[in-house]
Amino acid sequence: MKNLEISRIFREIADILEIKGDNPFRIRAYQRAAQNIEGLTEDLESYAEGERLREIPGVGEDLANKIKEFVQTGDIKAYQKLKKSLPPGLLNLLDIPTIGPKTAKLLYDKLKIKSIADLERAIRSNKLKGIFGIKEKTVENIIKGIELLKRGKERMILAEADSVASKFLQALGKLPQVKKICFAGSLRRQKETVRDIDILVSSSQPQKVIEAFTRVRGVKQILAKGPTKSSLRTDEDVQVDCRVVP
DNA sequence: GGACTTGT
DNA sequence: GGTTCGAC
DNA sequence: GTCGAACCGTACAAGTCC
Repeated sequence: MKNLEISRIFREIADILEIKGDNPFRIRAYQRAAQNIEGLTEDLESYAEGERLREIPGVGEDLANKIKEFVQTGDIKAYQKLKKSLPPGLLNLLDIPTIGPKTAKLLYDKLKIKSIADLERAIRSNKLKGIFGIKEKTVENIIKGIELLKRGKERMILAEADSVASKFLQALGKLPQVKKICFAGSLRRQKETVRDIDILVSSSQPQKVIEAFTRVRGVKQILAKGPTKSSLRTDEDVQVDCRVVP
């Protein structure tokens, strides 16, 4: 089921276009398509097979092609290109309540702020005040927003963790060297919220498993990579740890 | 008071 | 970017 | 059928800045 992935990508494209000040109607088009795709009960892949993508409200020739591209190749070139046109991390600013595209762009243009870490540094060194449109009150709100975000981001609800976890399960499960694979930690215990995902793999060739693990689609950053252990961060900002045992 | 941004 | 609608 | 133009979800509250 690629539906959620694609709608996420479309939303992200909309965010990027918004920061870049693109045509508002174009932005809305992506948002609308994303929303309609989310509500779909049927798999996009079957829409694609039957050439029925355009039956989806808000999906025309262009978006249909992008969906088709994703279904076939697992990626969308135009999306990658668009993503590269912006510093990685800048989009994360939008996750902060009170910061929308305008403010994100402002911070980037005026202060070269391109990540939440940058923003925190700027706040600490009092660089934020004095920028056009930002005074003490706004700075306070941003600080509160960051705190809120961090509290919420540290833990995610089980359902989210599950969907990320299943991607890895699927990817690693395909490997012939894998004998057994299971989850550990809070995900296994089915706690209401989890901080990260722990995967335990049994294999005679740990290196191969680690290799595959770090190459799963949607990996943003590799935090550690050793012969039998590795941990990484996904595009959804979820940390995933993997241990391989004989 | 008016303009603007975010969020619903 | 999508959709509608009239002209051709 | 297809080409191009015009239009596209509306309305609003709240907060901040000027």
